[in-house]
Amino acid sequence: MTLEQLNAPQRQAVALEEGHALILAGAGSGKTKVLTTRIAWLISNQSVSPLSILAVTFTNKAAKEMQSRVAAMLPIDTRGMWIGTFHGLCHRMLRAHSRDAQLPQTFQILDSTDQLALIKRLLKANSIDQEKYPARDIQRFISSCKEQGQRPDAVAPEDPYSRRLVEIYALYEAQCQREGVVDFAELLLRALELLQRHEAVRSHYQQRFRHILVDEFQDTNSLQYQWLKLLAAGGARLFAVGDDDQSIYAFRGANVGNMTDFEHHYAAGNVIRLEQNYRSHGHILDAANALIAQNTGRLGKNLWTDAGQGEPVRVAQLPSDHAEAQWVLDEIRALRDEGLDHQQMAILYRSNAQSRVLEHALFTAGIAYRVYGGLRFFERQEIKHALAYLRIVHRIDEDSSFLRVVNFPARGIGARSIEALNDQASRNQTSLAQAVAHVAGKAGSALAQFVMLIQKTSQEVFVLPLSEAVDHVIEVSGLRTYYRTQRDGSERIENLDELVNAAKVFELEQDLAGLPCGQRPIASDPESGESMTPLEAFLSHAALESGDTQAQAGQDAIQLMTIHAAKGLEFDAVFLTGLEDGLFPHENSLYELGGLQEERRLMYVAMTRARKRLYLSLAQSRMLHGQTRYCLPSRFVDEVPEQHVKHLSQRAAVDDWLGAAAPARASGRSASGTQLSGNNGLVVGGQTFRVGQGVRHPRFGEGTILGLSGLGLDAQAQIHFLDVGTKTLALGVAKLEIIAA
DNA sequence: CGTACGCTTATTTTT
DNA sequence: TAAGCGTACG
Repeated sequence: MTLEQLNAPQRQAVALEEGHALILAGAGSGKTKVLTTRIAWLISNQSVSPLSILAVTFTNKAAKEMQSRVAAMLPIDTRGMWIGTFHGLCHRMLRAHSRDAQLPQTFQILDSTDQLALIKRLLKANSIDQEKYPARDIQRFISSCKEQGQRPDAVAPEDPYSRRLVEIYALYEAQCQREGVVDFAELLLRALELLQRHEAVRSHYQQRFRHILVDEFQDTNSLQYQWLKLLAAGGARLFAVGDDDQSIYAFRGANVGNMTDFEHHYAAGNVIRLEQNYRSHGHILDAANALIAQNTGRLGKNLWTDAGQGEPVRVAQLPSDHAEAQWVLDEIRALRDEGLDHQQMAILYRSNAQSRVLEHALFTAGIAYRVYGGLRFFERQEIKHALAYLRIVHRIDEDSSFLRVVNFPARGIGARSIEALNDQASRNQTSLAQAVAHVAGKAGSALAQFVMLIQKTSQEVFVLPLSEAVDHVIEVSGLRTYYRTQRDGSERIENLDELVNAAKVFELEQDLAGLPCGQRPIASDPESGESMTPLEAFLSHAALESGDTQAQAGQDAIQLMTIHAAKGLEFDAVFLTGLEDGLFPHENSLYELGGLQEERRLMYVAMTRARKRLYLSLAQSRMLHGQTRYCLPSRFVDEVPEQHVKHLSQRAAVDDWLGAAAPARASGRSASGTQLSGNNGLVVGGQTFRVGQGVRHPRFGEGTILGLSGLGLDAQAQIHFLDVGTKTLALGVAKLEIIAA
């Protein structure tokens, strides 16, 4: 194993001989290369057994990439190695020790949609007011409790409302346990508790894993961090790679504080900074550095490149969202003429809703594009139905799946029957399927027939190989017939066929060829005794790996995505659109603790995606929630130093806009010396309102104008009041007093 | 039992 | 604007 192709800090990180380490890996600094090379180096140069390495990531994509890059470097079979996502690895542990984890051997995984459905069902069954306790809020509450390691009995409710939440949480847990299902957060919490409570299991893994490598450490939540710490408590060495400046997932529980904590308690003296950037040209990098320097409490890092300054960052201001899209289109054509592939261009935006206008422009111009995000394969309705059948065929007591398909396709089992069944089940604390026998109804009832169909199918299917089993279930469930009769069903049929195909691929990948899908094989991991039937393995796979978003055709397509989705990717040219105050930074973020700084990190992530060209664009007016809104430039635009910027003048267009709409007068210059809109004043009744102004309302008190929209009689302002939150007021009606510029 | 209409609401998202 | 949800109707 030679480390010649690495730079000095990379080499130092890869070949670190002792202790824990924190690798601060800037954007484009070769983070994955360091991680994979270290694994290879440990095995080939330090004679570390592949079995004693644990490498953990957040996404399946990252795990796969790591797996294959390690495999390419080493002449050994890497498949037995523990490289995977937090959820995947915890799942693996729980399968191997299901008894100790107090889970049925047949437990299944709920994705967040399933979880939400279960909660709704629970609320209904317990006659809980869904207005007062919305299922979404309950879901968020339960997840965040679990992410902090808290079971219902550990939560100290402070008021009647949260006391009720905790009660619902407890009901939810009981229901999951009854059904033998675990949600995503539960996978992590159970795995942690398994290690905490079972000495033998704990010491087994503590002794087995000598090297624990963590990718994207800044995205870990406290539960994940606890799990890592416990695993490493037996002397394993933690190797954490991350970038605090790219922490953009606080809203889903990620805790950047884990990095500081890790630095203090584990990696003191072993902090290595990877600051050489191999991606972006100088202007782009310096611009990003200057922007992120405005944040406080950073671990500190300054990216540099020897690639030369390259092109300055282009900033353009357009009169409307449509004009912005049109401008992007023009620039795309120009770049294409310069020889760039469409594939190497990305249009980024803060929120998904912004893609519509851009898509429209691209579509009209006949330019191929691909939008990231949206429905994924395993989330499609027909796929979820098929999987639900497979799940109850495997284990009929799983109520969630039972309910999903008991009357789909319709077989005359209505709300009435279901209600009776629910009552019966909760009276006797049984599953719905078990309750069928007791519910008032004859043996030949539709419900009884359904249960018989499932039981019969179970027997038929368990002796078949996986893919044939999947095919058979799709057939006898009536799904295939149903979708054949539907107008829009042909695509769904194709997806169902694709599911059979996915099962076939799974068989090949997992060496399951010829194995009956219901037969528990010899443990695949003899050390831990893990063993799943092919069907169980496939169902888990489907729950943990939601699959790609459907790829639009066209190889050379422009890439459209949110900034979040762009993390980890890179493009020759990046268009960062919608740089308007209130949109980016998003107005909601301003009321969250540390919200603005997180938005700035998001901006940093976005800028550092670009290799050669970076464009920042903003619209002076934008259609938002069905209303035209007038916008000020994002403060982030001003945070990019002038020396790295080239302003693309759109004077004529701006004047047109002023002339045509004339809701306001141009005035003011921005800090950067550019003529920015600054003309956001909206004159109503002699008063000039501007975004950012302080106002007083006789009833709501003091507030700040967040946005202005409409003209004349339709003029409205979104105002955030200190006491009552954000309101939209008609400026012609509301008696507002301007108290500050 | 399925559809049609009206109401509400509106970041970011992986597992 | 437009999607998602719940109720009312055929």
